[in-house]
Amino acid sequence: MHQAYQRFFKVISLVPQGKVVSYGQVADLAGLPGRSRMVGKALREYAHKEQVAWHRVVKSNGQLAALPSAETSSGKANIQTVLLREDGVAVNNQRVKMADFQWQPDTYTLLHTLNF
DNA sequence: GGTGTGACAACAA
DNA sequence: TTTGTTGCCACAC
Repeated sequence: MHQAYQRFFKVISLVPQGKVVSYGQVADLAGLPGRSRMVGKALREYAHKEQVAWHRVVKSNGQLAALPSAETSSGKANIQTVLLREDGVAVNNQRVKMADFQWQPDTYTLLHTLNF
């Protein structure tokens, strides 16, 4: 798998339950600013093979991403909604309030856990 | 090497 | 707030 993907997953693994991150934020923390679309690709391809909390990754505006075949009770967005609510994150029509739930990594984590 | 396509983001209107 | 545009970059074709 691509080197960058490993980093993405490591970053995502640090997101605590009850918080979310945006694609761009993951890319930034992984040392690849501006590469948000690559994060989406990484999840699309490996989220089901890795132990990643993919549901904690949303768009920068708080909207749930993965909306293909959405609206339907089997859409990924709905699955994500359920998983997020289990985490204790409020989801109102496909969107979470970033001001309240966006993860703000602490400096210690950045310096000692994300040793890239 | 050109072109189109993304589980995106920033910005303008 | 929603919609368009443009920037991004890896990956097919």
